[in-house]
Amino acid sequence: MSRYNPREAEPKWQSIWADQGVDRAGREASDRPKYYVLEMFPYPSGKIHVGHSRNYAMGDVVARYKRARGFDVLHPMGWDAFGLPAENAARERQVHPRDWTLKNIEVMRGQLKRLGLSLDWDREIATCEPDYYKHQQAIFLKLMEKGLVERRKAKVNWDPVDNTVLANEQVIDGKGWRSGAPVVQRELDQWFLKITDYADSLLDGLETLDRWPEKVRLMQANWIGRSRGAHITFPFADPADAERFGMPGITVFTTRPDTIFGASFLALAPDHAITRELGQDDPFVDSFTRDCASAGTSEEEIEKAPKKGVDLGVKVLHPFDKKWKIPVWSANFVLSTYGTGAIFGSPAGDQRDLDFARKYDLDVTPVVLPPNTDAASHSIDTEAYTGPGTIYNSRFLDGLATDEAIERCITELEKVNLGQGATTYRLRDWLVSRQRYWGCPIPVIHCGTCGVVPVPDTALPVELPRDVTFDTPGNPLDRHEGWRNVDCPECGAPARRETDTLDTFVCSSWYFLRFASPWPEDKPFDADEARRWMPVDQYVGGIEHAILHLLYARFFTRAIRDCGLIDLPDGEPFAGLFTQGMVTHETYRSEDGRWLAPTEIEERDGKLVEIEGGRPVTVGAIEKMSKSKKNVVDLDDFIDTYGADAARWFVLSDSPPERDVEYTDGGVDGVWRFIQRLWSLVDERADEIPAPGKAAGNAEGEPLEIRRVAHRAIRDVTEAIESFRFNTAVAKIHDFVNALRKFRGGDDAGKAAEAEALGILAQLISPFMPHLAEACWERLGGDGMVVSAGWPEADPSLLVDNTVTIAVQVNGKRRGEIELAKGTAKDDAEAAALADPGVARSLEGLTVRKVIVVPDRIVNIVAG
RNA sequence: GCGGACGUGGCGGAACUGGUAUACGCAACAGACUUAAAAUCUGUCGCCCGUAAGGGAUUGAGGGUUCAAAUCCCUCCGUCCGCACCA
Repeated sequence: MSRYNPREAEPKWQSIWADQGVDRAGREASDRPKYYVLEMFPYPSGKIHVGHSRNYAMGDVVARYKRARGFDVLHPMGWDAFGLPAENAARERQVHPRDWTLKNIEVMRGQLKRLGLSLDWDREIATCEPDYYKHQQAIFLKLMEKGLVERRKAKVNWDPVDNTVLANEQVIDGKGWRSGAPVVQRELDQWFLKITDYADSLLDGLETLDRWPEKVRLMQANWIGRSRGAHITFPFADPADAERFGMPGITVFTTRPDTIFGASFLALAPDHAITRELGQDDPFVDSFTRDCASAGTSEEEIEKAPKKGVDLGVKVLHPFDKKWKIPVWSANFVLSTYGTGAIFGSPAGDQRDLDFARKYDLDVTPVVLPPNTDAASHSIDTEAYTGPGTIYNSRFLDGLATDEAIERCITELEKVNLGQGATTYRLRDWLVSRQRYWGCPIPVIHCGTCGVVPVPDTALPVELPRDVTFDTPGNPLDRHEGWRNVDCPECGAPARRETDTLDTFVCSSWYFLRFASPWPEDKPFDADEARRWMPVDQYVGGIEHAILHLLYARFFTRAIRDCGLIDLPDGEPFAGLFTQGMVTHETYRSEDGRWLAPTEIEERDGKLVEIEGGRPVTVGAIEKMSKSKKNVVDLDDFIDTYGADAARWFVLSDSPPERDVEYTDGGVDGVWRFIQRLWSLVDERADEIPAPGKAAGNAEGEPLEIRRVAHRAIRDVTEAIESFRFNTAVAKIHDFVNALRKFRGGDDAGKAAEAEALGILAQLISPFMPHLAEACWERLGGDGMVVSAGWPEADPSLLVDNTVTIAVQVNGKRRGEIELAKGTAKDDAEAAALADPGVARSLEGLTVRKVIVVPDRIVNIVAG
């Protein structure tokens, strides 16, 4: 008996697969159906650890399984290669970002290859290469032509540590997502992509994504945040105000126009144009505005911040009553970035308005009567009623239900030309400017006479200059005179290049299209090829991308479609999405609080100590494997010891794929034992039995039980893979191996059944442990390689049992077990159940009232 | 505050459409082999009572629907995730 040695076997099979090109996707359409499986491509940050491998292992199971089932599978890999860490590395270690990135790519590519992933490496792309980003620049210019790009002054989130602008999505709790530094507000000229033009499409499209997790769809829907309501204009009471502010009145957004007769004040955002204008003359208003601007933006501070405001002294008129004057305030809880930056306060129906009204002693008139209350007894004290009801105290709206009143109010507003139905969104346009070197240059030129001029197609790509320095903060492109100074492509006068680069999320918003056709040099992709492969059938990645990346990619795909680059009617890039859990590991700290890697500690006399120095180690929380906590297990180290199959099998075992799985040494030992047990099972019997496929089990007579076991395993493992439950697939394979280990085929029929079962085993493990599967297949004498042996079909006749064991309950408690022929009639089952001695005993002294028989399932006797 | 998910042995978890709860793995324990250890193999293994046969309670807590509930409904408790004054 030999041991299985992955160190020899794995490289051998990897080179055979590579030589035969088994992982390559078809270059042309064939009669095989297509299947596009994609894992979110990695940022080349250094090395891959066991935690990263889970994502790829899952994608590879799907890829190998689908290929075995006869699909033409596209399973590509590339590098999300632009980004800040490369610049940080440049600053810290005096290496060029490009050199640092390319070196990481090389290391990580080697690691992915060692994992035995069935990737089509012919299609590898790196987003930092000009042959990728030049197409991105061309797409950007197309979006510009299409009116989807805007340059405008905007108050932006400025990260003072990273010295760059952040998108709203990248500000978490008022801090930069990467640096963790408090974000400050600055006003700058910025580039935006008009994702808001697609708000409805992106929201409505979610409903068609039935193979996406409900959670992700919900998060995106909330992020887009569509609200239907109305815009209402309150005319200025004093015509001089209309003149002064250059508008007839103040327009607000509301979702509750039905409460219009409860209006007791208007409130403007502290940075609303009118507030700011008034602040210029009124020091009191001005100081209020400043106070609000400097208030904290963290979750806690917002929650605790009391409502406060200032009376602006301006009055407006109620849209339905020219004699009704309403005071205009500015209030700290009104956001300038949502709706029109102004609201009308209807305190009885909104808690914030009520808090505000009580504080400043403004009118509170209830206008919505909750169901089953009467007007005389209903009053509002400190709690607003925000639910639906019957409108009262509201003139022509009296007696209407909330929904009817909303409609009616809008109709009336339209008649007097002071409002109309409106929809607003929480979603903001996508700010894509980054004041960074290591990104895709925005391909425009600023000319004193011609303004913003797109770089002509023929001059693409706008390549990043190599000779830059990182010794001073800020954007090196800004300081690079030779690169920055150019002639205007239109008038030829001296002009300057745009020095902002694109947010790296742009790079990852279309890479899946390039994968489908990475060869054209003159266009981003071949439209027919992209159409053939798209959409991605199965996308696999982390939940942390639920909003940013997935929303941007959905938008970008629609925008590309609308530029006529691809015929993809619904614009959805990812038909199926799976968000996998992370690999976690214990964390360790030294006496003085340093994080320690698992390789830096060992157990001595039952206590964990530092290997160097022997000082005690404290065990901390179990957390997601990450470099910063040092709780990572290097993939190369792991493969050196246990092999790639062990890594793949481990990360797929035990926990459901969407949940986290904890890395433990015990679990890894178990995997190693299982691999050796499985191999010795095959190795011990291979010489005694026929080759798989050479004997189809025992065709005559009653099939052996082991055949039933094998075919049930086919059914169960297939179902588990199809439904992304890899942990139960692993458990079913364990069951199958345990059964096989107890079985020895004595006669020819038995040996034939054993050969069949072992062949099936090799096929079933092949998506999970492809190297071991090949080794087993070869040892068994199978034809060719298991990778081309297809997927086994379960024989339906072997899936049905002739007898079933069913439970007998008395009053819902299990009292016995009976064995019956499958399909036994209800009467016979009842008789058999009553005849069971255990059942009879528990029925003593009772009268049988009713017997429920669920055929082949259960018998329940009701007695009393 | 709003929205969502989840809660099953010492641990990770399994359980089809309501139909024998605890599959599979880890850990633990006992034994075999061995000078010994490791490795390997065999067996035991959720809880309570019992030597055993057997019995009892049990899927966060409480209630309900049902012949039958981990699964459906209600209330509560707890954990996790997303959003954040969104008018």
